[in-house]
Amino acid sequence: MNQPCHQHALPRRLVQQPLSDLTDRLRARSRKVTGQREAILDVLRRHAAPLTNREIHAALPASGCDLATIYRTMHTLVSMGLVRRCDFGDGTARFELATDDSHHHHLVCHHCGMVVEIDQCFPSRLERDIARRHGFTQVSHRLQFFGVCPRCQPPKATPGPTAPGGKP
Amino acid sequence: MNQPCHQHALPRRLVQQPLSDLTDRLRARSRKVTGQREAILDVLRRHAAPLTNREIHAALPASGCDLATIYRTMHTLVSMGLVRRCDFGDGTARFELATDDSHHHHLVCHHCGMVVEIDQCFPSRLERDIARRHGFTQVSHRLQFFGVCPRCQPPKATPGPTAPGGKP
DNA sequence: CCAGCAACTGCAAGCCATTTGCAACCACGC
DNA sequence: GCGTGGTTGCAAATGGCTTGCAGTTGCTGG
Repeated sequence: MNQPCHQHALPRRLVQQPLSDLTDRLRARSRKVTGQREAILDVLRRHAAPLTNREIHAALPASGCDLATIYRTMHTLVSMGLVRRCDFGDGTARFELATDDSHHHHLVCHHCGMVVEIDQCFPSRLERDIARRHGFTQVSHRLQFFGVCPRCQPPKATPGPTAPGGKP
Repeated sequence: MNQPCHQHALPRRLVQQPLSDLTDRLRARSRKVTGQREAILDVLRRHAAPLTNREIHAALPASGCDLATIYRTMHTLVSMGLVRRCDFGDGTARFELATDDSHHHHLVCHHCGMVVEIDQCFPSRLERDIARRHGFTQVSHRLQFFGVCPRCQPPKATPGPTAPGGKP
């Protein structure tokens, strides 16, 4: 991933849950609704693609809040289920608002980092199958796709920009 | 993942390619076959589950080699296709010998870190479908499963040991 | 068998994401 | 309004990984 160009390709499911809904969920768990948290949630609400903590920090209005606070806040929000953590394998966590219905995965451009939401999912029948076969419980999965997006594809021939390997 | 108990649950596909086969592949690409590299490859040959660089370092015979060398070597081996890199989402890369036929994923115990190889795979038809629909090329995927292994499951009731969330 | 060089290695310093200790703060229930 | 426990900013620390540099060593060509 080189230049983080357009971060979202799709208009995508609107995450326009009012800020107040989000903060209410904080209060309901006896967590305080601070200006910093509101600002962070608001940034997440306005972005389609998952953001890194650093990106959130940069997107915060002037004198936003300390990076350490963002890290701590994301932990809190993830553990409360308000936010979902994504891992694109580049050693930096990304976060997006977790709406109720929003089980999905991501397709990430190796070259520019553009992210597309993918609704297709690993068949849950197979997942149950795997759990049973190995005696595991509480089985979940993580799935992500990588490729080269249309605007990063070479005009004609020549091998792709980066693209390390074939199928994982 | 707490205590890295038994690292492998399955005997699994035998990775018993003789060391010489591996080193030959190095030489064939004008990379040098050093004692350090042989030792590293040998460690990988003897382990079923993916190892972190630190684990490889620890598994090396006395006066093995510098950690930095292991990092550099793993890069080389991965780029040569001799080794495959795995990501269990804990911020530490793991590596396993890449045999020719070995497309597979992993099922990891949240609690003890035990790893089971999974042959089931995301249907490639769906993958092609996704690529076409979004105009991406060179699409690949990464898939991993998490759960609680049999020996980490509580005797009867009581919620599981760790286990953050349900389906991703 | 030897020379020569590029590939390697060890060491130490450095980078970057993330975490943490601590004292000052402040949201919120009473 | 007050008290208190959850929060925050700051700075230092941690941990995985990378890198510059100088010394070493496979391996090839002679």
